[in-house]
Amino acid sequence: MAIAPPKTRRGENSRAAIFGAALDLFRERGYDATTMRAIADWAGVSLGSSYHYFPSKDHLVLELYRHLHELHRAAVAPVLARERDLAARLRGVIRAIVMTCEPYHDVAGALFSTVADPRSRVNPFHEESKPLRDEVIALYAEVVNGSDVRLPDDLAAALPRLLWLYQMGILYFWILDRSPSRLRTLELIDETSELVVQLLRLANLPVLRRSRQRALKLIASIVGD
Amino acid sequence: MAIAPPKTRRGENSRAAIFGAALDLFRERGYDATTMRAIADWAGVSLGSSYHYFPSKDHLVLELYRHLHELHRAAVAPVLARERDLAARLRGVIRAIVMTCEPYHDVAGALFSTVADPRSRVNPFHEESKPLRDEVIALYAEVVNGSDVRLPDDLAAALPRLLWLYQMGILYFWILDRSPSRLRTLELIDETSELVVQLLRLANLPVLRRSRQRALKLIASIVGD
DNA sequence: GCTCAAAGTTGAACATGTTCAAATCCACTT
DNA sequence: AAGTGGATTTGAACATGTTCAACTTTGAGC
Repeated sequence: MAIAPPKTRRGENSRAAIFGAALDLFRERGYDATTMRAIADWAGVSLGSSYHYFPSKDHLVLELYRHLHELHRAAVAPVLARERDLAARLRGVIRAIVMTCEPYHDVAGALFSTVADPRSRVNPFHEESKPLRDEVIALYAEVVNGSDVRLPDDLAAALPRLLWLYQMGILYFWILDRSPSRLRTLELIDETSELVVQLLRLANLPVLRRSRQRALKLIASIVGD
Repeated sequence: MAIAPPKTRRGENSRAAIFGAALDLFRERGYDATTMRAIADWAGVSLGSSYHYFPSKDHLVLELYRHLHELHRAAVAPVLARERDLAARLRGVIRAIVMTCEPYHDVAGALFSTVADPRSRVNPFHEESKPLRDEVIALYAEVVNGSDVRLPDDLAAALPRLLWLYQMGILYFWILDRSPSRLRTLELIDETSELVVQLLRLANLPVLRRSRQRALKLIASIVGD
């Protein structure tokens, strides 16, 4: 089910037009109300052409995720360059993902259910989404590595993946958040990013070495590659 | 979108036939391969009749969810009557939910994505799904209350809901589990049910009183009623 | 037994994701 | 200029969840 990449200039244009149309319509109407026919019309191509570049509607969603990840990475660069305190880095990165996704909040519900669907090719634990998943995890590795905290090796190795899970949790809360200006989500980010760092300090205590190892082993067996 | 309950004997028969057919076909073919037309045929009614009793295919899944909860409660009664050790009670209840759902492993994917959908009335955090959710949480209250552990009041109050979340986590793992006979899930249950009880012991320590209160407050603000 | 309103039943029609074989385009070769 | 083969485009056809207006059955009240 690999997506055939365009091999000509013309093909690239078509692909870009289709994805651009999907972006516009997803943002304006939401996921369900955006039909593949509408996307094709808006892009100025035929229905069949859309399927030539995106084997399914889900694949358009996957592409949207890639797109949002690019935006996120760009938005986050200044913070990561300037800030050394882990809590601040983490807070900045999580805030940024929420703000980046904000234009798609109304859509995000539908997207999330697609993404959470174990049968979906877009499911974060699915093989096909591994490349993107690895990129996001790499971003969190950078969050940790560029900070001034020192961590035991085993914890440092597992942490990026745990932070990726943390991001998913926050995003789910954000999707459900109906508070004005999504303030509750921002508060939650403040509280939990602080909490995460405190937990790390705890896990650093030599007394808890055994417990930590056991917990990390368990986590690895759950979300390990 | 309340489901119209049957008002005659004939209606009850039809509804039961439709749900029974759905059970059979879901089990035999899985969710996607079971069409509404096939369900109607197997039940000996017309397509339109199915929609008279179940407004959507998702509602059949929701009914399955209720059905499985009944089976689960029945399966769990002996363990709860006999066993007093919390870890054992918890392990028994979680094992039971997995075993009860096993024949519908494929359908569970659909169920989960429906349930996780923030827009869905079936979403666990949605108001309309409160009755069933409360029943499940009540079951976990029984797991705790019938055990021989003593807990601080604030923790005892929050625990059933946390265990409900724990169950959801295990079920999500189980859905994704492709290991032979789903052995990995059973192992995970053994490890984590033990772990949960150890964490409780930890939370019981007077030293951690403040941290516990803060964590519980945070959790309440996230999954509170 | 007749009436009638409510309950139940039906299947055609619709919307939309997806497939596919045929048509068209185009850069390159000869 | 003609030919060629792969890339691209097309729209009709299909599968399936869902809707709906018309039809049938049922049973209570007379």
